[in-house]
Amino acid sequence: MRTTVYQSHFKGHCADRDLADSPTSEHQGKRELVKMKRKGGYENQDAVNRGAWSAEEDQILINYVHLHGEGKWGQISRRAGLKRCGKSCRLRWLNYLKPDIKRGNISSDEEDLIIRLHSLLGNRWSLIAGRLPGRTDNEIKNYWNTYLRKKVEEKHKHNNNIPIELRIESPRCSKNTLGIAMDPTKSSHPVRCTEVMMPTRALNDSVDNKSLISASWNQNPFASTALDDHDRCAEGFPKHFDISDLFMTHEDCHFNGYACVEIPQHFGDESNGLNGAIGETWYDNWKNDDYFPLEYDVDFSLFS
DNA sequence: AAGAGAGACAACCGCTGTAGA
DNA sequence: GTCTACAGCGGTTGTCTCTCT
Repeated sequence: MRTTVYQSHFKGHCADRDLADSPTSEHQGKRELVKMKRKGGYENQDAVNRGAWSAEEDQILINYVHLHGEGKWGQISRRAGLKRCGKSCRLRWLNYLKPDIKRGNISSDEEDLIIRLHSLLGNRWSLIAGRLPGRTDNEIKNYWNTYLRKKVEEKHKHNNNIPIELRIESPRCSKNTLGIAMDPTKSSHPVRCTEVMMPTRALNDSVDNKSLISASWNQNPFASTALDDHDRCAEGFPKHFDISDLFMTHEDCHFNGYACVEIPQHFGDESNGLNGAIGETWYDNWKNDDYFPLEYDVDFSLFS
């Protein structure tokens, strides 16, 4: 992995488009307030350096953190004479200067872990980074966007896997959108996941996936577990099972985050028998996977 | 050799959450 | 309850480097 410091000069954007045309003094005041807030307290943004950091700036920041510790980033310009906004300082320290940051290529083990965590957590890069010591969320995000995503998509295309659908609830969804299937990997917002729905092979064909799932929920929103729901599966309905079965070690825990797992297509083959495959082979293997031992897996308190 | 396009990644932006006044 | 400052997050952008034609 390269560690070149590029000489970049960012143009910046009109961050206050919504207020830019406001004619009143009230709006003017509000606009200035918003500007101040977004500038991180700088009264004159012209005095703030932007773009790539110089070695000298890095050293000032390092010295400052050694002296005063992390935090209070907004005070750095005043206390250390560094012409950078607080946000920029924080980012530079966390993503580049912090001593425990691991440099070098991401190993295949790390890559594997990122893929697994992403399928579990979605684009929650800070959580993913938290499980990879020395790696930053920015680094993982970049790595995913430039390399891993394509790799995973290519793999999925090749394997023709069937994604499990999720029954989700999100505090940011209005009530009438609750329960509508969505792809959690495309959202950055936390969702509460209460059930996993496993489409059968039939859903891959001409059937409208979402309407079938909605219908299924309406008819039987609290369906029994996958293991005793064989008939409905055979009819082409999604399978239900409580996601807590997958992650929980005790009843008090409630999974409240992302989950997006995939089942190889052959597990959905009617002749193979979805129930048996899930119950006896894949599910057990996945549950006992070294990467997700139950006692080490998701810190559920992070989601609540 | 030169230009175009893709890849890589540092750094930005806007937004949200939270603590304290 | 409201306001303010700040930290943190994920999405996006801009520029440099590499590779291909």
